[in-house]
Amino acid sequence: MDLLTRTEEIILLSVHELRDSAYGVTIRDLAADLTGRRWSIGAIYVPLDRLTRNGFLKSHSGDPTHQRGGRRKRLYRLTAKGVTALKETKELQDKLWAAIPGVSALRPRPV
Amino acid sequence: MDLLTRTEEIILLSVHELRDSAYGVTIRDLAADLTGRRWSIGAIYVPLDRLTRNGFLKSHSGDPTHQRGGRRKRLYRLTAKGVTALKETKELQDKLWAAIPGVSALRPRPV
DNA sequence: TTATATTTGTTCTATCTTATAGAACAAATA
DNA sequence: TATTTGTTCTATAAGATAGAACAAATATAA
Repeated sequence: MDLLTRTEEIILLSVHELRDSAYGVTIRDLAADLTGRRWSIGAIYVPLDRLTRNGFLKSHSGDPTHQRGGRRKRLYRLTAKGVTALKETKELQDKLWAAIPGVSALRPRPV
Repeated sequence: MDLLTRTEEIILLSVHELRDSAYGVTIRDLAADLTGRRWSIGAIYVPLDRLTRNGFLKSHSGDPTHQRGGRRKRLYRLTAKGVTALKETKELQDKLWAAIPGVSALRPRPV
């Protein structure tokens, strides 16, 4: 079982969600949108690299777009291993929280 | 918003679940049970320390137990801040996964 | 009744892995 | 050659992991 970090989970989910337009910039924007935080360039590309090296993602170079300027994109896609890791992560989370009462009922117990 | 790491989430949930018997050893055992992995001593106490320093947990020394041997326990409890962080973490996760079809439907899309 | 053994639990520290930030660089079209 | 879009690279901070060392409790032996 490969347990993902939270960053890795967010990035893999973003890649999944973005389908054929998953590359550095769009992944960064979606992650920012989902989490309500700013993500630096490095906070996206470093994990993307590692996830690719470790077989959770694969990447290929996109075609030129005939838009004004701009370097070619590196597009990402989940591998079967990436999908499995996401599933297992979700299952663990569900298990973790299954025993806990509704989130809204969570309160610190007085000493 | 304080976004917890996965380790922190698991530890805080374990502390919550264990109520008045949350200390290093029981937390370690519950984390192992929940995740199906072995947790080293340091993998528990180092985050416990940090979570306490950062105000997510508070701790106090337990009474001697009149069982055979054994050092006094350091018991942990969630603070209001810890509860809030757990709630926000859960909400983020729910949001992250809300857009995704059932986990079982997740498959890598062919290239 | 004092010393030593045994048990349970925590503290400490070293090292490895991840996260984070942004400068530098590259490649595309205007 | 300038401008735009995007990626690579690198340095540093933060978190994860492992387990040796240490501490404090009761049991047992002399």
